[in-house]
Amino acid sequence: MQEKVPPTAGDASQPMTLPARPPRRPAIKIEAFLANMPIFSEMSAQETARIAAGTYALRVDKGERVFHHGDPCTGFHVVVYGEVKLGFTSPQGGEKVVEIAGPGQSFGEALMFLERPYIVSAHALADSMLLHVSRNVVFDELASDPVFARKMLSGLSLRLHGLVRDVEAYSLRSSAERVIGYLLHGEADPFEASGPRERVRLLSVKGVLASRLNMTPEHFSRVLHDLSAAGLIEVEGKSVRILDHERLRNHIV
Amino acid sequence: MQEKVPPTAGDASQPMTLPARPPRRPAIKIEAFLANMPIFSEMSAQETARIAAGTYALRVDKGERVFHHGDPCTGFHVVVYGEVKLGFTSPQGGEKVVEIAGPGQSFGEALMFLERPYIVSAHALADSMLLHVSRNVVFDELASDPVFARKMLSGLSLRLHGLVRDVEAYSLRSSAERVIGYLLHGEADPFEASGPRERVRLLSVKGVLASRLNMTPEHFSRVLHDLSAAGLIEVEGKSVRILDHERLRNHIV
DNA sequence: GCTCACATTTGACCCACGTCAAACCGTAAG
DNA sequence: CTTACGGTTTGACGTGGGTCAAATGTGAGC
Repeated sequence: MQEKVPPTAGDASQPMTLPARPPRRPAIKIEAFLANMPIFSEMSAQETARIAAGTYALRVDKGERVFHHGDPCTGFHVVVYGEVKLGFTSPQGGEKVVEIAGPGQSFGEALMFLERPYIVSAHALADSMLLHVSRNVVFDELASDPVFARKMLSGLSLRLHGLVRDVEAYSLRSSAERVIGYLLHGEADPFEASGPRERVRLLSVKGVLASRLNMTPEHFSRVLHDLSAAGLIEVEGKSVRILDHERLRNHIV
Repeated sequence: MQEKVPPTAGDASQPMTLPARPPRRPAIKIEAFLANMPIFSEMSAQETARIAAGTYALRVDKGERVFHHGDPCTGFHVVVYGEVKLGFTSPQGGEKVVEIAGPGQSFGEALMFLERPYIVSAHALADSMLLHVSRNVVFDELASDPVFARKMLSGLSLRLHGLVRDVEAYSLRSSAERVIGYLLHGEADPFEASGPRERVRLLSVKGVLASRLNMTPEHFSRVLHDLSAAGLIEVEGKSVRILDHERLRNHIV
């Protein structure tokens, strides 16, 4: 069941497994979490408070829908914990995952600025807690805080950039190359050189990841198999160990 | 040759074929053109003037490069007349056109907000005139004009939206469906229901359009052929007449 | 532990599209 | 008018990756 958590409940900082606890002032928690997001950092306490006032927490169980293709957009979402996938479903039953958002990531900002309904649907991949920041409060803040506006612009630009990179990958690279790219850089932006990763933990179900990479689960499985056979990686369940970065990077076919 | 047009030259309103003419005050022209763009409309004359001061005109011949993958981004571009394609080139020689920008359209805004070089290249598809609005002047304006910020956000959101729709089309639809979608809606946003179009004039070269639709020129040609054979359209060179909207829309295969 | 419901893998097969190459334009320069 | 040269079409053929189906994990709940 999807349930709006009233301002007196919810714990943003510690995932699951919490015994009952004396309730605390909750707005604080929301504010604290918001204040940690890059986009809201550097705001005065007053400003954060205003944002928090237009924000509510939202719990969704695994598999549950956050919003649906066609729903009106009343604000954007932030993942506190858990994981959410954004994707299309074709009438013929196919699905295409456009993005997978983990803790700290937000989604749905763009639609706030367009007067139109969602074109993708959002589903929780795990029991999750989200924040919903309403458009009104964002718009108000935008009108008075140019720094916030700039951050919002940067955020959208980054998303746009990522999408363009996806398009490039979809049209110019083979599926094996896309998998390799994912193993080497993950969701991360390859522009920010994070050091070579020894092991990669595949988020969520492989089928979802496959769809994100624009291929079928079957084919994804085979590609992983081939890379293993070539001695480039080692797959143990959801964990992949990268054996030879250099050769992996240059692996064509 | 690419040539920056000094403030005393350039004519924005009339394509090519111009005999020499008594020079006129040119800043006016830039301002006038800018003021007609949705994003700069509603600005005071003073504001437009400030923007225009940071803007220069740019002529590019057909086939010439506007900017290249890896170049730093110093502002965004607007097409006055002509046509520009944005695309990737793979090391193996493949090309993928991401967008085709015609008169009144702008491109490269997103990169202004990211501190990084272009990931796509831009080439003129026809002799064109562009305006280049420098980041500085945009950033200055952003800092003082919330309405402008909102418009910028809307603009980016729209672009993002379009890109997401492209991703959907690339992964969930067959190439024939993509062609049909293009014939029915063109570059236009299907959300804004523009009435049914009787004839479509294919912009520029078919090969470029094919790449934009993520297919080879050969395949594109065949799809067009098939649609003709099915009595849904009629192709005469670059002009396509749509014979049966209803059947075209529902044409599967 | 066992079971049931899913993920994941594997195998056999297929097809939408790409590739390569030749023919066929259209048009601009000579 | 002729040539030359790009774009476009057509044909023959190859293949990456999808589809379908069956076998095999695997983990949450009992």
